[in-house]
Amino acid sequence: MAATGAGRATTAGRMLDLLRTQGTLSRVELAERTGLTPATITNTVRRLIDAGLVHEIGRGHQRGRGQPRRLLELDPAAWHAVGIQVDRTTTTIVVLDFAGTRVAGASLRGSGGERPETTIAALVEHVTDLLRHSGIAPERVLGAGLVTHGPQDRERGMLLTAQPDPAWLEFPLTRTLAERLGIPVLLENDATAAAFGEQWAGTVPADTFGLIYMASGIGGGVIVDGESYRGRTSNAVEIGHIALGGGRAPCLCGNNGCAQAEASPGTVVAQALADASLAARLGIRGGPEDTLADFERLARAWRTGDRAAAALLERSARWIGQAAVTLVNLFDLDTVVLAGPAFATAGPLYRRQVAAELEQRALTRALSRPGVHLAANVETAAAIGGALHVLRTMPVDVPRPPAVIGSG
Amino acid sequence: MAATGAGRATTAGRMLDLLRTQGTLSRVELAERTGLTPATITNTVRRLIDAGLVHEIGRGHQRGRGQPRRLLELDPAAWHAVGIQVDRTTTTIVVLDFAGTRVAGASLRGSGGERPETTIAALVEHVTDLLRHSGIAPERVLGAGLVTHGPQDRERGMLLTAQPDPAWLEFPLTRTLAERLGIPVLLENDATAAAFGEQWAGTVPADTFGLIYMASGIGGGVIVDGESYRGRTSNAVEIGHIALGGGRAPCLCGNNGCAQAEASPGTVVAQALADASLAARLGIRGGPEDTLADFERLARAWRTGDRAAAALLERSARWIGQAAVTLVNLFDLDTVVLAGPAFATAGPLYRRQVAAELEQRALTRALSRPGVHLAANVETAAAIGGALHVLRTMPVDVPRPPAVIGSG
DNA sequence: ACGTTTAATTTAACGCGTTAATAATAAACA
DNA sequence: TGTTTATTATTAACGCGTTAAATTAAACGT
Repeated sequence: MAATGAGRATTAGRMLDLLRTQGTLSRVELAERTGLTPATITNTVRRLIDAGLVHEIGRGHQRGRGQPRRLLELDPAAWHAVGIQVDRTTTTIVVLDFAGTRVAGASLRGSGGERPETTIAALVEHVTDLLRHSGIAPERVLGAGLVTHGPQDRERGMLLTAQPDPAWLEFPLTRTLAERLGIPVLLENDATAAAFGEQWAGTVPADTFGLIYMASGIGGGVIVDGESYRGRTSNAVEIGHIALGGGRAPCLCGNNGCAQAEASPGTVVAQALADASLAARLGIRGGPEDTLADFERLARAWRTGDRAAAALLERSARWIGQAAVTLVNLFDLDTVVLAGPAFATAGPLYRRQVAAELEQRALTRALSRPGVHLAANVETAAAIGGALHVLRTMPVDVPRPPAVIGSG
Repeated sequence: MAATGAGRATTAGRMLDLLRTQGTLSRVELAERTGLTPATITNTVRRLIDAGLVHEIGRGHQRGRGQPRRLLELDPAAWHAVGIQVDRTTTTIVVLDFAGTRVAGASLRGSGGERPETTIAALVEHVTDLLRHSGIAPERVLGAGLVTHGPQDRERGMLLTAQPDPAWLEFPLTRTLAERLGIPVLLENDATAAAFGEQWAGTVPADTFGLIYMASGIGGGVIVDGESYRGRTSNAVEIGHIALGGGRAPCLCGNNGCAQAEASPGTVVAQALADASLAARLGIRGGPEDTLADFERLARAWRTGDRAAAALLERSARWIGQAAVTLVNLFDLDTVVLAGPAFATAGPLYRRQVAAELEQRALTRALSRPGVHLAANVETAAAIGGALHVLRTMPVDVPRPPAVIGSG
């Protein structure tokens, strides 16, 4: 069971995190879970109550004699946060209140081959609409977490990749979006965000685990003791671009045989198109924005017993399984989570294959049986993780936080 | 350049680390490098001087006007630490004084196929002798760092592997050794220890880097911001057991195609033995304790232009290069260090091959040119790292520390 | 009904870091 | 030689955590 919770290093922040995941807690429970002393809890809770972030909500049911525990709860309306996940094929927006409850959401077309200005304009419109319709005052919005795939400069809020279009490379994404929305914007990696989103959803019974995120690309994230492994430049765990046993397919990164090139939904769909009868039978479209929809068609065909579809998906799943083995062995993990829209229907097939590979090949398989979990919320986990990142890392005890652009 | 230095989390510990790496520093310099305030430095230095760990050694050369900086220095005789690296083919022992200077060392046969009791008896004898001959009082020895290959339970001080003999599995190594030596013993992984040892030697110009350690086994270590990545159970970066492109050789871990099975010195020597003329020409022995000596023969043959030897080593180096690519891409690194006795002579060949692979295939190769360094002290880096671990993590401001067995 | 027991919370004193102000020292200069 | 000035080191006041002791509120036992 997760001991502390992630995010902010400060005492007040850790207490807010705990209240967010646990709903209500008494002061003693906060003391037990943070490892801090009751005295510190008293003082910190007083500050949080004075700041309007927390309130007492009643007394816990009496356990024997003694003064009853007074339960504390976050004030959900204290702040809100927006999570925006942009992928080539889909964009997902969520709005969370301060307690982490999803109060609004939307799903729209992905960035496709657009230029960043176009995508940002659409995002601003949808986010503003969403906030207006939910009746959330703009000055009560703490910030937005922008979640994308691939290498990023989180400090400067830019992508370090020329996909989907060269114009995205080093475009000042978070700065532009922050100016247009009037709130601070943080940048985050899709797999890392999904990892935190899933942990938040309660799917993961551990606070040390790896996550494989599959949308149009394949990403990876590692959480150790509730903190994400970030490496040198926050672009770690690029599991989509490791070469494994005998692949030959050329990858956009310039190498051959990457997991991305061999096993991603785009590749699987391309293989399906090569099989004319299969493509016709399932109505595969093959357009660049149809990848996930086409992949869904294959997954549904697998579920209804289509042999050809099953063969393609299983080949991809074996690759993902091998990537999982490398992930687990190098990062010393025993739990892997599969998340992202690609697993919406095909999830169980991938879960089974990844579990089989891990049980056969993970180094510590004798010491602890590797666990593989399918994300509870494959489609919105990343966007939720982006919003959570904002709730967890931005300063909340000031009336209106300064418009920080970079990350924390 | 490394900003802080690794190890202890406490203020006093960080200051000792800095004095150890820098030799002498004034209070202002300590303040600049730790990021702490001059006031804290004054108070902490006073405590360290009172404890006899640090003393003023003179004044820095005057820079303009103002009060001159008073230089501080560790008292080398305040404590000593022992580093013991045990491998199948070699055992290396070093003694460091409190300033980290090597004051004694020895090299003896490895553990071979012995039972742990036998190895420990030999270690106790050699360590005791070494200390006696160096005139170091036992009560001035802070502890010993025991460095081994493969999975460990650092808390309990046990190996989690049945190599070299099943009796080693869960044998209470550090407890037994601590009792016999009369000093606390910490357990550490060979690659991690070598990483810290090399950083200490000054080879590595970064404080975020990966290290590949090759003795009879292949190990890996990752240092991020001066701290080692440890994962869930301190057994991370098992780079010897990741499967890469198309290997088939069975490995002791139960899988096929591990880097360990395809590229380790043992494998290279076995391949050399299969070539009767090569084996005869170089005098390859082939015994289990001769592996490194045989590997050295191959390396020297390569250096004098032997084609067959070169082919074998280059095949191994390509594997190591691929492992390095995976390491760099997953952990988001741009610097790799090669360490361990296997690189004593063959180092340059491996360095060239690893650099070539990284320049061709590392994901961030466009953003920062990957650097590959050959360890300055391939043979003793791990033992030195083990001793450093003791100096850095054991309490030093008590007259005689309690006999802590576990790790820190 | 009322003192005793138990558990939760609060208060008091202190440790170790901070920032701001002060003291000490030697070069620069009249 | 005495004063000014720049730099280093120290002291003073305070913030946020700690531990130890005190206070509060319910349940138990007679």
